[in-house]
Amino acid sequence: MPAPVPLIQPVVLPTTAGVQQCTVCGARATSVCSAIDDEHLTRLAAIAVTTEAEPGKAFIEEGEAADSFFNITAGTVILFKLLPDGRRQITGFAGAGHFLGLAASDSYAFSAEAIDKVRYCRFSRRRLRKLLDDFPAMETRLLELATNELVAAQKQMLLLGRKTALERLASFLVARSRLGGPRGPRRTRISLPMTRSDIADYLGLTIETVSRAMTKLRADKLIELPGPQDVVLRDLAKLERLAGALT
Amino acid sequence: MPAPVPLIQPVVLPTTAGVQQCTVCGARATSVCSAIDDEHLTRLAAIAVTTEAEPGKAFIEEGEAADSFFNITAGTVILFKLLPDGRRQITGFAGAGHFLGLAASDSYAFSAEAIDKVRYCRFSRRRLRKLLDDFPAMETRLLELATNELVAAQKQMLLLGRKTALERLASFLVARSRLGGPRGPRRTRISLPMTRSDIADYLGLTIETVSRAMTKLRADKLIELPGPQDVVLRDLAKLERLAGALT
DNA sequence: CGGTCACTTGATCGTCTTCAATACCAGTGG
DNA sequence: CCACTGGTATTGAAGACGATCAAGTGACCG
Repeated sequence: MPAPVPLIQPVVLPTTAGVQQCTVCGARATSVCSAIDDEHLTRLAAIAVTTEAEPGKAFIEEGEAADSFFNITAGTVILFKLLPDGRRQITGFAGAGHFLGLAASDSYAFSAEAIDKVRYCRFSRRRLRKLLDDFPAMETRLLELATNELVAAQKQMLLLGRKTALERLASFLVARSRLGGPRGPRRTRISLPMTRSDIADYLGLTIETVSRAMTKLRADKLIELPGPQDVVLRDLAKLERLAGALT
Repeated sequence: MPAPVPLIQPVVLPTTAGVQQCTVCGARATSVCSAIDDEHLTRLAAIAVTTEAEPGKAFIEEGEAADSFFNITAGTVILFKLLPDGRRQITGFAGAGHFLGLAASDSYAFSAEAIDKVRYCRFSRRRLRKLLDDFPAMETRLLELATNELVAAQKQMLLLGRKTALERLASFLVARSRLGGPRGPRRTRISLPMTRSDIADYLGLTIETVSRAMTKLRADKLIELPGPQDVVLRDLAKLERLAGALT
C-alpha cells in the first residue's frame, strides 16, 4: 500500500524562473534546455514556473488532465502506476535533468511523487508546444530523451519478465552505479534515496525479497551495507555478470 | 529458446518505393508518413527501400550498428531482448504503421524478427535525419509515436511486475481487441498471429502457464477458443475488470 | 503412415510471497 | 536518562503460484 499523501500543496516560489536561474541550473546541461542557446533561453525561462515539493507530495496523478510538462532540477521523484486494488509498479526514478509529462492522450498515464525535497520547473503544455515549433532543435532533443526512456523501459521489461530476484537487485545496483550517463565512470559507493518498498515496487518484488537479496549479495561478498541507504559495490564485474551484462 | 533463424536474406524488391506506392500504402495514415503531405511525399519515397521478410527472419539484431529506420507496412514482427543464457523477453508486437529503429546509442537496443510475411520500408538513418530537419512536423509525429510506445511500455511494466498470470492474459486479449487505436471499436473476435511461446515471452510466463490460463478463461466462460489462433471474447467487461480496467 | 511441431494437460518442484516476529533508529515526552 | 512510539529493515516459517518435467493429443506434411 502506498503511503497516504500528505495534504501539503507544492510551494510555488514567488518568482518565475529568470534567465539567471536557468543558466546556473544544475539540469541545464542534460535536459531539454541544452538544445536552446543562452541567447534564446529567455523565451524558455519566461514560461517556466519554479516549484518545490516536499517528500511524499504527489504532483502528477494518473488520469488527470495532462496540461503541464515538468523538468526536475533537484531531488528524486518516483513514477508509478497503480492497480485498482493498490498494487503499485514504479516505472522509474527521475532525478535532476529528467523531463516528465509526455502523454499519449490528454491525460497522464502515470503518477509522480517526490521522495526527496524536489525542485522542478513546470511548463504549460500549450506554451511549450509553441516554443517547440519555434525551436525544432528542442523537439529533436525531446525525441532523444524519449528514446532514452524507451530503451530504459525495454531493459526494465526484460528485468521484470525474465530475471530472478537476485539478478534484478544486481541490475538495479549496477544501474545506480552509473547514474549520470552510461558513459560516465562507475561509482563504487552508491546511496539509495528510496525505501526498500520503493525498490521492491520498482523491481516487481516484495520488500522481504529485496531485503533477503541484499543479505545474499552481502554474504557472497559482492556488496557491503554500511547502512540501509548506503551500498558499497565490492565486485562490480560479478554484479554485472549477474545482472546479465549487456545492460 | 528462440527458434533458430533460417538463413534467408530479406528480399529487396527491385524498385525503391515510388510515390505511387506510398500513396496507396496501408500504413500511410498511421505512421510517420502521415505528417508529410502528398506533395512532398516524393522526398520520403526517394529514400525508402521496400523490403520483404519471411517468417522467422530477424532483420534487426540487438547490438548491431543502428544505421536504419524501419516502417512496417504489412505483417507482424516481434521486438525482443535476450539474456546471455537465452531467456527472451518480447517487448512488443509491431504491425502495419509501426516505426522501428529509434536507438539511444549508435546500436540497436533490441532485435526484431518477422513472424508473418512482413513488408517494410527501410530508411538510412542519416538521410531520414536530414529529412526530419526539413520537415519538423515529421519529427513532431515521431515524438508522438515514441510517446505512445512509452505509455505502452509503462503499462507492460505494470503487467510484468504486478499482475497474475490470469490478469496478464486478460490484459493481452483486451489489448488485442482494440488493435488499431484505443478509440476504435472493440472487436470481439481476435486472431493471434503469434505462437504460445511468443505470448509467453511477451507476458513473462511459460507456454504451459499461458495454455492453462487460456483454459481457465474458457472454463469461466470469458472466452471461446475455436482454434489455438482464434479467440472469441465472450465477456469483455469481465475481461477488462480482470485486466485491471484503466488499461 | 511416420515425423514434426504446436498446444494441452498432469504431477512435482522451487522461488518468491505471505504472515509473523524481531531488530533498529530517530524523535518525543515523562 | 530512559521508556514509549512509529517507521523501516531484517529474519524466520509456512504457503501459493508459476516453473519444470513429462506425457499425450491433434494438425500438417513429406
